[in-house]
Amino acid sequence: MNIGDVAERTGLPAKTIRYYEDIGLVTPQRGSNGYRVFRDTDAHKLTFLGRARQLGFSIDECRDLLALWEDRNRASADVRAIAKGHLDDIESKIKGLVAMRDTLAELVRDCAGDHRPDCPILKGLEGP
Amino acid sequence: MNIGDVAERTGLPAKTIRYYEDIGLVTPQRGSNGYRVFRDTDAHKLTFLGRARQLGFSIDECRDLLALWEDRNRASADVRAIAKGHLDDIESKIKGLVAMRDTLAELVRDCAGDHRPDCPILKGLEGP
DNA sequence: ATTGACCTTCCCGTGACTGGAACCCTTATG
DNA sequence: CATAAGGGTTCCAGTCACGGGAAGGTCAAT
Repeated sequence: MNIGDVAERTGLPAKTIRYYEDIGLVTPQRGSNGYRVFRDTDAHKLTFLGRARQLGFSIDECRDLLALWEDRNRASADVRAIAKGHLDDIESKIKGLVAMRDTLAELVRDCAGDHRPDCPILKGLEGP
Repeated sequence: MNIGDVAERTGLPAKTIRYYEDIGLVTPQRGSNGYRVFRDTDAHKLTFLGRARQLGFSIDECRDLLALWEDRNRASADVRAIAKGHLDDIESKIKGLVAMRDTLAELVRDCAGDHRPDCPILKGLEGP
């Protein structure tokens, strides 16, 4: 498989796949013409990476998950620890965003949004 | 006021304040020794910027908000449009994160997290 | 032989800072 | 008066995970 084929199969842009090779996440072989040659295992790895990235795992977390995925003697506790850590990150991000949204929604709600200059949003940004 | 004073008053790191000057958000004067000299209006601007950034507005949005803030003839509709656009962004970010969290929480819930290699999280990342 | 679709490497840019190096200014102290 | 601490200054590089685009090599079909 060339990079275009694997890009289509995995849904990842070719650029991303090259980047993943750069940082050592996949190691495709090379054909005599210099083209990357991907085997099925490479495609599977990339699918795995794509899904992990979709779930918001960082590249470093993906690297660790990938290592565990390929380790038949792994302990599921190690996988779970990474996922749980990331889950906590997401939760706190959500909390931050919800707080932002609530504050902002209140300001937007109170703003007339007409031709007049008087604006509670700007007032809210001035100070507490 | 020197940069340290205004940093303390606004809660922004000095580095950030210098950066804001670099990109033209504030234009403090300079003393004979080359030090930045901040007036009260500068400090107020920076407080405004800090709060806008806390609410997740981008630097470009902050620039626009600042211009409106300083324009006595502004229409509150313009402010509201920016805020509403940003609010929508936040909402969709929250939605994305909540979807991530739900998927991930399910995987974490189903994972035993013990010494055995069997792991629903890795299985979930393999494919649908 | 030439097109057009692939592929390659390389370098720069993103957003909003942060860290660090190397150096200057001010004030307090021995 | 020398010095040390604690400000300040500029500039450069790095972050994260790619994306855009240039310059050029390769392949299949016409």
